[in-house]
Amino acid sequence: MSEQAGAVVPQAGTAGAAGTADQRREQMLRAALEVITERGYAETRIADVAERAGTSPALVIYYFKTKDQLLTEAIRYAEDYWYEAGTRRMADLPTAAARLAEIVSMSFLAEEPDDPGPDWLLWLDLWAQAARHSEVASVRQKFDERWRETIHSLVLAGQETGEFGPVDAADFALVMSALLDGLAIQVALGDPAVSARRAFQLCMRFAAGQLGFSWDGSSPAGG
Amino acid sequence: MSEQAGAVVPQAGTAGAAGTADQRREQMLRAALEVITERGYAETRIADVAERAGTSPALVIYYFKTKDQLLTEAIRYAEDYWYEAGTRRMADLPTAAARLAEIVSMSFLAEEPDDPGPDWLLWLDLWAQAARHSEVASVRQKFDERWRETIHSLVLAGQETGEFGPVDAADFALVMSALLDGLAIQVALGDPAVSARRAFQLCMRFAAGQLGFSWDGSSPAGG
Amino acid sequence: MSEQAGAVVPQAGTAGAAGTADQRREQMLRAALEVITERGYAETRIADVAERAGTSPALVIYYFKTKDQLLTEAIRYAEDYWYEAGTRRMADLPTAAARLAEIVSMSFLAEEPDDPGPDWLLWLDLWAQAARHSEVASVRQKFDERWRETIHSLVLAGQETGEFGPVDAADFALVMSALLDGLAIQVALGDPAVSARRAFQLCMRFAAGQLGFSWDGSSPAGG
Amino acid sequence: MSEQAGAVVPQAGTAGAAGTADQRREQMLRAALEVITERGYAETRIADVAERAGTSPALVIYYFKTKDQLLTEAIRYAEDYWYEAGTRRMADLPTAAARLAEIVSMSFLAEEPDDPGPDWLLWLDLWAQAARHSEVASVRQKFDERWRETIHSLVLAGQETGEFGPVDAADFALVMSALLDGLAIQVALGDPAVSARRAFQLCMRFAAGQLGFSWDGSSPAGG
DNA sequence: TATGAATGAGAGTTCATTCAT
DNA sequence: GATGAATGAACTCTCATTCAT
Repeated sequence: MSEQAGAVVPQAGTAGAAGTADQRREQMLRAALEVITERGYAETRIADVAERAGTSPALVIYYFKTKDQLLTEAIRYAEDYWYEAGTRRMADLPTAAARLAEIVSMSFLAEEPDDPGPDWLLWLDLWAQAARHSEVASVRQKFDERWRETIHSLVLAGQETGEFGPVDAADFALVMSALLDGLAIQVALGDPAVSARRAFQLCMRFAAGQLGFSWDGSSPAGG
Repeated sequence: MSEQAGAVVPQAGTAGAAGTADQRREQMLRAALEVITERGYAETRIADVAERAGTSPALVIYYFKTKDQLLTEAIRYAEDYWYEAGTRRMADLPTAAARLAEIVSMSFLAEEPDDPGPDWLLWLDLWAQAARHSEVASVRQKFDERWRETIHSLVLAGQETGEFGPVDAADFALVMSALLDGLAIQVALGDPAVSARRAFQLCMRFAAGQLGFSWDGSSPAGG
Repeated sequence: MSEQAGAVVPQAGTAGAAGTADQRREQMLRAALEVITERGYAETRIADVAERAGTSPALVIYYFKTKDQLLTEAIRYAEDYWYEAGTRRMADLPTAAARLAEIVSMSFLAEEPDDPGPDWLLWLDLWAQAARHSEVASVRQKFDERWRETIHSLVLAGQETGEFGPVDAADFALVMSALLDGLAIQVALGDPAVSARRAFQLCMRFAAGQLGFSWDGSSPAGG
Repeated sequence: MSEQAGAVVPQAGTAGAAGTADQRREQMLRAALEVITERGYAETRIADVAERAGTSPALVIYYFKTKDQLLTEAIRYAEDYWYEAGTRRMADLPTAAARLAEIVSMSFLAEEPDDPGPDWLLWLDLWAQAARHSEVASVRQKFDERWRETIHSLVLAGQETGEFGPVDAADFALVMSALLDGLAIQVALGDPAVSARRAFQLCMRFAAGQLGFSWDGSSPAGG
């Protein structure tokens, strides 16, 4: 995570000469995520993934048995990756407000100048697929639950320390995550009305208002 | 609109024996929307649309020249339809708060028992497509602008009459529409944590809090 | 013929508002020839011909019943046209040698600066079609007979007047027309080794040598 | 060449159970040539070629990526094959006149009774295609250059030994090859006025006259 | 484990032709 | 006579998947 902030998709090309079977699998999953992000879920061909991973289509099938399984596993992989990155980044932050800011920041902002930022495009595809693909749907739902739960307990923690005021933590988690998603759509699609920075600030202002903490408008990376 | 509340997709099968060329076109567009909603944008085959519209694939091409054009036009059609439905439904409502409630209601609630409610699934697909399909992207963006503008001027009107307090109308419009989108995702994907009713109420509570109007928790259809 | 020398394809666009059925037919035939020349026989679509003739595909079929008939008639039309042009141009020339030079000239040279010259491309297509299309084959063969016969009697006439020496007129006609065809292929395909002028001169030199007349190297248009 | 005289198209069906990928390719090229010769270039379907080669259309595409490439390569293959056959057959002949007779013979005559003779039909199609298909055009032109060059140097050689008189070798090569083409058209299309034998003799008589060697009227196969 | 070769099941699109008006 | 609408029959090309090696 040091070189690529909150990016959903870890790099694929790095691997080299395969190594263990598990490494091969992961390499293919990363390749799949890259291709999905670039081309879109439905336009992702096994041949593309194979090429990206430096192998043959037949081997991809050999590992994943079917295209559907490849893509579903790739999505699971991305979500685990993202969730883990989130908890890791919040780990050492002292206040609940800082941890919340970190989450919001992760959603919109790149950590370093050349970082492309989180790949919401993958999420857009994921939602569309979840609508008709029950396997994807359940993966997505579990992820969202975990995510809301993270916010939920973060709020409870903040309330215990007195940082946050007495709001319904569950409602807040739901609204907050919806707001993140909704703004992320605009940011991901490059809507000129919604820059990543503005999305970040609107989210934080909303949270500050609801939870009753003061926030100076700065992003965590800055100061 | 009397029989099908805020549904994005009007029925296709109803038409009967074609009639004008324009009617044929519209029939095909409706058929396309139905199929997109059911199968997803990428899985929509010309043959499906043709069958749904009761014609042959060749005729669909005859009218739309290419699959891409068919789907793009279908999306444009749906958005115009939905926007028009929104403005029509707000037309006769006396207060700004009532008009806002109508918009939120349209987004989540079916008006009558057998109404399937708005087809957010179409929107999920649209977002995913907009990411890589510039034509779709521009259609989507224009629609979102119109939509935020609607909310924007609704707020300004409410502020003039004293119904609403002094918030930044543009910021509110942006956050409000993002919230609608974000919650709609959960509702559309059938997340058990977010029923349509709950989404409606969370939205309204948020709006009431921000704009400073009192809201008794009722939906416009009920009372 | 005043403005377009030996061109195989007369213009189509000129006609205007149809007029009699016969005019319509001819207009379509001319349009067909244009399209065949441009696109090639096999790539000629009824729709192209219709558009060129300013009508609808359905009307073309109405007149010719089938695509095949249209194209076959078009070819017959072109050959008649070309044959007629040839005899007309030879009509008033005093000597057999001049008439021969006129024929050769017709095959390669444009008469006026902006004249594209004869459309051998049509002939290339015709040969290819004749190979598998008996109707076309018989049209072609009759044309070639007439053409060789023309040369044949031209030679006999020249021999009677003492202009030409005693060669076998039939053999000469055959070889001469083959030479015209063979060189025309190169000219038509733009082979850099064979300009229209060079083809003309090689032909004339051959004829002069065989028939024993003297020829100063000039083309009939020049002097 | 012992079993199939000057035939442009080598057999396809013979191959058997594929073998190397290269063999497969060649098998397909031969199949393509057969089909082009029978049906014509434009009427050649990938499915026909596949069936002839005993495989599936998909495999043909697998090897040649596109129909166009298949056909273009097939033509290149045929020309190389023919050119090579020509030089091979001339190799051991003692006199320039004999070599010339061999070339002319190759163009018209079958070597053995059941030999179909050279497939000029393929050439007719090739010319028609070359007119609008630049790739084909350049293949054809290079072939023609090689061919004329062959005749050219053959003449020079004959002049050096004193067999041939002092004509312009380049002009002769051009006229001679044009004559071959022109007569071949008639022969290929089965014109009753031009049998293969007559075409052969006319060509040889022309050459003998121009180059000043004596020729007894026999064909090389006969004596 | 790894892959090139092979294929079947479509998909979109074209086009001659028909038909109702 | 003239045409827009309609269609069925192809045709090329794609792609997930299988198989022999």
